[in-house]
Amino acid sequence: MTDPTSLQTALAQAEQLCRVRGVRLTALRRRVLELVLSSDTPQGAYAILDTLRLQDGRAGAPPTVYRALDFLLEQGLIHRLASCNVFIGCCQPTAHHSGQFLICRSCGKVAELDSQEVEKLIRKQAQKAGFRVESQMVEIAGYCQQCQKQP
Amino acid sequence: MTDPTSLQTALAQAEQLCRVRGVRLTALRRRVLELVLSSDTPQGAYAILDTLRLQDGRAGAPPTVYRALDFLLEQGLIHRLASCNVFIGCCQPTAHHSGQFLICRSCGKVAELDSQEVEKLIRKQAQKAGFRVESQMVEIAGYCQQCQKQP
DNA sequence: AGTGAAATGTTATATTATAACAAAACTGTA
DNA sequence: TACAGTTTTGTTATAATATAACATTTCACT
Repeated sequence: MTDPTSLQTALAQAEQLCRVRGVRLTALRRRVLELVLSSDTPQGAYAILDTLRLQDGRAGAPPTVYRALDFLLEQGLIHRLASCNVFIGCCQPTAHHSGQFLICRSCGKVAELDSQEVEKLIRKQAQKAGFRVESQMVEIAGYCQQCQKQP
Repeated sequence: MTDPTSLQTALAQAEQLCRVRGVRLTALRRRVLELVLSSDTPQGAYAILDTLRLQDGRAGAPPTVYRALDFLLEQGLIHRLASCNVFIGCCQPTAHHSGQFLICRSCGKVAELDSQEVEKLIRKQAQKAGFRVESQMVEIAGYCQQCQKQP
């Protein structure tokens, strides 16, 4: 999400969501969300921390950013990619959904797949094995359309 | 994999596989594989390291175990669960396959799902989005059959 | 036995994440 | 407004996971 308009829209939507839920999107949390959303590629916690220190001049330590990230994860405003320890904005924050990610090995950009079909099939197959699914994590590595065209 | 017979079978199969491939399943690598396979629940690298030191009296440092784990991963003899930073033996080491795991939040045991259907559907949906899939990671958290019965 | 390559040992350090407690800011109420 | 309780943030320290770099040993092959 690079363009300023959709960034502002997403932030406004997040504020609305938090208001409705009765939770507080504080300045810090809002700023961390903004940093995650505005980056072209997913960011690690320490990269976010560095930005907070450099761009905002805020004296911060790891808990500062991890706590904000935890809040945003709980509210479904961001996702965490376990395979690379990075955080990415959620494309559909209103509907808590299971994460399905397409991670490009060349440019590092990540897209959400968000296929109901995949989610349902996984649930079905897991149930066949007697397993009760609570959460799904699908991380797909490969090459995005752009990068396939280039050498 | 708790029973000794299938452990021995799996180790023999691993040796056979490495022989065929012209790679060396050294004593250390074999021992690390044995530790991963014989555990009821997946093990972290440092837990494996501790066992090597305590049970084998081997003076080891992190690289000792990480290098062995890297080798075993490359050969498809074990998997890594990114969501919990642990390693687990592979149930089908002959066929390099994408990992699909059912992780029980109660007992910590992990089963492989290994559904071709799921893999194909993911591939299909990703292709629809113009994405070329190189590897898939599916980690499903929930409750296994045993733990659903108990309070 | 000798040589080059692969594996392991060893020390140090990078990266990611959390514990614990103090200080500040916010919320609701008298 | 002032107070009390709660939530959030600041701060220090440390835990947990992973790798870099180079020395030493072991192995495979001649």
